[in-house]
Amino acid sequence: MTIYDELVARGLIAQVTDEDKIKQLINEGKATFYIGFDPTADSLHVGHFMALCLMKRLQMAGNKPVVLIGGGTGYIGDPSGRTDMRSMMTPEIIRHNCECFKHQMERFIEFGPDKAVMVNNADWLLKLNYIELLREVGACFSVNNMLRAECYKQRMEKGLSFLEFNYMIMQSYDFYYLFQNYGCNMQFGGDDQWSNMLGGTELIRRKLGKDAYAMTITLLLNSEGKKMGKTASGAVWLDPNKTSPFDFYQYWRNVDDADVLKCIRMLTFLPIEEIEAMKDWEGAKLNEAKEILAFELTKLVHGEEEANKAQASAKALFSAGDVSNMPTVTLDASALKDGKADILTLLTASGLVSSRSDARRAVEQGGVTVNNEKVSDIRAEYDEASLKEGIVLRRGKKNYMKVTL
RNA sequence: GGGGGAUUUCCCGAGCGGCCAAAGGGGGCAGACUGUAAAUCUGUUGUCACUGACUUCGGUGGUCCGAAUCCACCAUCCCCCA
Repeated sequence: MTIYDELVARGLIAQVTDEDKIKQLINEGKATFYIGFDPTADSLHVGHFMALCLMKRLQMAGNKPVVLIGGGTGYIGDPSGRTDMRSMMTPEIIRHNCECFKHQMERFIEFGPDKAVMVNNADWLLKLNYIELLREVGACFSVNNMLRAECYKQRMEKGLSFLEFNYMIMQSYDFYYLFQNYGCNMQFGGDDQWSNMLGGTELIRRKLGKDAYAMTITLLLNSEGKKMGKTASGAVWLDPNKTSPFDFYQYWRNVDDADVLKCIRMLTFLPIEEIEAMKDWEGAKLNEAKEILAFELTKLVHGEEEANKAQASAKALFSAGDVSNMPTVTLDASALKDGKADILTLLTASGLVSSRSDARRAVEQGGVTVNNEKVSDIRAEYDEASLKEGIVLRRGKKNYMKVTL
């Protein structure tokens, strides 16, 4: 199976500019391609992870990846698919985020001569001269066409600043620059980047009379059409300090039935045949697929050791009720009153609830368990001795935290 | 530059000068049912010293016994005209 066919089989390809040409290029390992990452946070998330996987797949097929960090475009903010303006980031934050990205990416992609290259568009974008740029590049863009572009559609309702309107031009310029300086002939990106990417191929054609190609990756949506990798409290991060390996594992362990196969196909490196064999799994069997998904992903992101640990904790917790290997918080002695701490204090300290009111509600509704026994009295207290041993708090079915002194 | 409209709790969205911690929906959380799934039903969803108190309705001042509701100024956004 060729790499292109594999990408199709995994459902990763959303749109392409010239299918035959792209097929040929990447199958033969002749593509030098880039994917841009804007430093909008201090950690990569699942969306980025998909792109990195794609890079890896293509790299394994002999193509050359260029990772572009948007240290320059970060100053503008991509309006694509957004209904509101991004908050402006300070140069310090942008630089800091770039560093974090770089650090995390090195785990997935091999950099070096003849391997992958990492570039930062701040290096060329920040020194552009406005008038010069307008004459050189601006003349190649039709505002009429830009306004029709999908990526601005949502913003036509709510308002779009000139700053953000220029994002497409900057991204196009990136492609143009990389085409000339790195021989980069292809761009990949999320499906929401399509118009921006076309801007680039168009610019290259107009300025240089040459062809460049673009391909987008299917956005990972759940069965309800929402972006995956988001929880109520925010994104699922790849940084273990922001999303622990255990939580990361649990996120995938808990995906809907309808989404498991899609996730395995798109996110893991398991052979296609193996995945196809899971197609008929149902009921409890399908539940196993979730375990596989969670394990494989945790392994990719956090390493095999962490994946094993996360899986062991999860199994112990949910199947055996074993609590030896679970997230723990240490209580400060000052939280005790007369050598005792009440349940509301413990819950709040554990982070399982957002406030004492929240804790009170949780207890009153019978959602709280201490050492596997339901607590219904909001005045329940625990003394120093039992705290020293460590007590296990549970909120709802899946949220555990051990509290010790 | 001129004219009109908007800004409400996580989101959308109702809101009469007192009966507003603020309708309704979505989402979240919890309970029942389950497969650590979905669907469904129920409860809950500002904070705290919780049958009471306190702080919220873009910002700042003001009117009033009393303001999310009225006035003034500021900010942001939308629409129409130039």
